[in-house]
Amino acid sequence: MRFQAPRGTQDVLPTQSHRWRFLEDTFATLASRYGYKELRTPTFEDTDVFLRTAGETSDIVTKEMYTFTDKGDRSLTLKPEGTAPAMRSVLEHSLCPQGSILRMWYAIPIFRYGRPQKGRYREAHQFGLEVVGSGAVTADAEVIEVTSRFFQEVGIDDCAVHINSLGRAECRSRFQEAILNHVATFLTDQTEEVKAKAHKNPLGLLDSKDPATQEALKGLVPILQYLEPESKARFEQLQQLLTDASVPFKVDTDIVRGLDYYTETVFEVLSNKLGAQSSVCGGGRYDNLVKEMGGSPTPCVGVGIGVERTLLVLEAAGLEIPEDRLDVFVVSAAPDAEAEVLAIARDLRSAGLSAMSDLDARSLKSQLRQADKSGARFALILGTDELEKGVVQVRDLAQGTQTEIPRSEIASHFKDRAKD
RNA sequence: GCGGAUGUAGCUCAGUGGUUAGAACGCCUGACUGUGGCUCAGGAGGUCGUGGGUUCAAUUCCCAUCAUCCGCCCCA
Repeated sequence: MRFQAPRGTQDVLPTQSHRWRFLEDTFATLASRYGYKELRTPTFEDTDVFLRTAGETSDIVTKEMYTFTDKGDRSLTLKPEGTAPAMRSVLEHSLCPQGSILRMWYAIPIFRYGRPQKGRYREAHQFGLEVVGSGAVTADAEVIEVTSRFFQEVGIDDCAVHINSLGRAECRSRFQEAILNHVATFLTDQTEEVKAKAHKNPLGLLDSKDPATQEALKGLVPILQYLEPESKARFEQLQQLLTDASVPFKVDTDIVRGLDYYTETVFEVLSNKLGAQSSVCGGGRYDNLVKEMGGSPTPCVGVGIGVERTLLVLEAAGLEIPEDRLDVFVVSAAPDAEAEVLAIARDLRSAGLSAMSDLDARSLKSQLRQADKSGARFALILGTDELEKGVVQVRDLAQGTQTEIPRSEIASHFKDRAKD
């Protein structure tokens, strides 16, 4: 019986982990340049945290949660998304007193039980941003700007943010009614399941991939026409702000988002490189969530960025993420040089360089092969002659050139070389 | 959760109802008695996803199961 990673999960192998680090570092640095601080929350939460917030209609609550009962008979759930736990923490610790504004970022695993395929996993990872306490459009614009810059910095520069507005509750319910009226005749010949779903979440019809559904929706007046004057003004302002910030965007009235808590601004970044999964990130404004969780009404905006999906897009674009190279591989050319080799490697590390040496007392040739494969810039060779003379051979592995330097000058020699 | 495809060495893939299952790449060793990358030679590595069944005989046929991929659904 051979073990394998559970279905829908994956190992990040040593050859791949630098790609993850690159994304994590880029995101963390960027977020902190905008003044966001990191929030770390537990991997699991009381199940109620999600039942109350994601909306009873959403599939993630009804059938995709990893829920279990612990030995104390508590119902717990591996978090399927990051916003609700973040808000739970904000409320629990009063992180955002009335009138203040809180900016946070996080990098978390999320868990959803669904059938895995490319870009969809049972354990996935998400970078998130949340701005708590501001109802200003500038907050919406800021979150979108950071998101867009993240993709740019990571090397994906051809992505436009698709934005839409869902308005406030009143206009949304009028729009939902309009959708149902529009597709009423179409729905009559549909299965009970389709009908039920349509009534439960009419907005969901908009991003349906079913051609017949899309056909039935033809001629529907887009939601933007239903917006109240303030919502409309806000959406226009948002576009102006994004334009001012040189953030490429596209108004896309099919963006509806899957979670129930969104209001006003919603957005996604889409990619055609992900097969059936088109969205790399999704976010928007959720002004009612905190109140629904029992806090005082607090306007918020946030975004979740799919790490695996971002990686897939990078890969599809053929973007290579450079890996840290080893500086020096220290080679022993004589059995009695081994202790010295270890000492030299240690000195190099103390001087801030990366250094490795052979572990198995293999041949000189083998050690140089290892040096070559390690990607090291230099091999440092120490044999009988060198021991006697108190020197080492410094071999530039890319150029094949070799020079001799005194032992005492090793650290300073490489300090200078390492700079270029 | 539904439909379809796939599963043979570390990787990418050939192949066959029947004595020891192959290739390229990768890996190790050597040619090169103190020197990597190229070349050449040799070597290691596979219970042919797992479990059943059919058969004198199965990696090959059948069933189940697990996993991956594609579409639906859902979304990151």
